[in-house]
Amino acid sequence: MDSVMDSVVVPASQQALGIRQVSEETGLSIDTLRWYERVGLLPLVERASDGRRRYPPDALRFIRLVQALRRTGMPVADVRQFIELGGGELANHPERMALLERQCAQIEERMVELRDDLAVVQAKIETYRDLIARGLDCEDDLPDDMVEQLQADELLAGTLPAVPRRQR
Amino acid sequence: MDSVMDSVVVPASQQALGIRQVSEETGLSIDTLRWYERVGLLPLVERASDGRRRYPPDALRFIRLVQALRRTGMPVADVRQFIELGGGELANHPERMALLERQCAQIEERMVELRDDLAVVQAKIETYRDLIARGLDCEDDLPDDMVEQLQADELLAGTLPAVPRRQR
DNA sequence: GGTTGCGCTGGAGTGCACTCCAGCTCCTAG
DNA sequence: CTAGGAGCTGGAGTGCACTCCAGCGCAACC
Repeated sequence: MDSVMDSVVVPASQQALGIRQVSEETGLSIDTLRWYERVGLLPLVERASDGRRRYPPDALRFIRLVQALRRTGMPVADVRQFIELGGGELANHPERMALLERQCAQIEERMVELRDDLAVVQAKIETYRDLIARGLDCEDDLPDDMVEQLQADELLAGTLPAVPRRQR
Repeated sequence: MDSVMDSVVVPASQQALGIRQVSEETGLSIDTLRWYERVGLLPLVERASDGRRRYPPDALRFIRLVQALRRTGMPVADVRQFIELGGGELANHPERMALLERQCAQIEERMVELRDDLAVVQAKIETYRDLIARGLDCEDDLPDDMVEQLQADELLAGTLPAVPRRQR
């Protein structure tokens, strides 16, 4: 009985979703979902009899791929191109694959860049840690030339305040 | 003699750079460098007597920090805020450090996201590899239901072409 | 001494990716 | 039967981060 209910009447959670659910599920705004569809990023959205969007579960998986491409820096226009390759059936698979492989390469570059940039920021944090340690230790008895030294440090660390220096 | 020339007359490569050199060095366009300065991202640019920009080597290091922040997703407005904290001297160091630490956390999140998205794209590539292997193997003797099977695969893999299916 | 090249300025323009809106339809609850 | 809520459409608007441009100044070279 249960099984009849579950599998025949309502195939449960596998049913098409409304736009609101998809929005919550994916983190894309409702407006963005509609816009993606308009510009051709989401070809497989169906409609209920009253005109409302129904997203089959497949669409959800598809959206996640689109999100992955977008988040990793592929412009909307390129994503659309990738999707348009769907019309030509089998023949286009190698082309689509090549496109994805190019994207993978870019993601990897991006990761390297990100690692480097992280290192830069962390290095900068270290210099602050130093400056604070040395600066706050003796906060009240800094001789003038120590202050100058700190400024020089900061300068060397690449963070000059917009203050004239070297004069006076 | 050589050493006198090098160290006294021209401290060599350590001298201030023109905007063109900085542009080439950093990859930022000349326009962008000027614009960054206008909006307050580059406080330490000096001018030659004829009004042209001279970038001390410190500026170069500073620009690299700015680039790291920008590339890792910090909005220009936030970078400016960070820089404006420079005016207040020592007292602001903890705040600046905190700002950078927040940014670090975000970078790490971004890296995780990137890794996940890469996995999604790679998974998709795998499905294409499969489809191609199976599809191209028997390109000419595909029975109709095999074609259907491939389309279903593609659907499952999340890449439905904008073609009516299931009907007929 | 003209002209060529590089740089300067303030302001306008561009491209991208959404985001918002007015006015409509449909459905449901009271 | 009406009021409210969710969704729909086409089109306009927004925010960000540059990018381009006209008109000018200076310096060097021919």
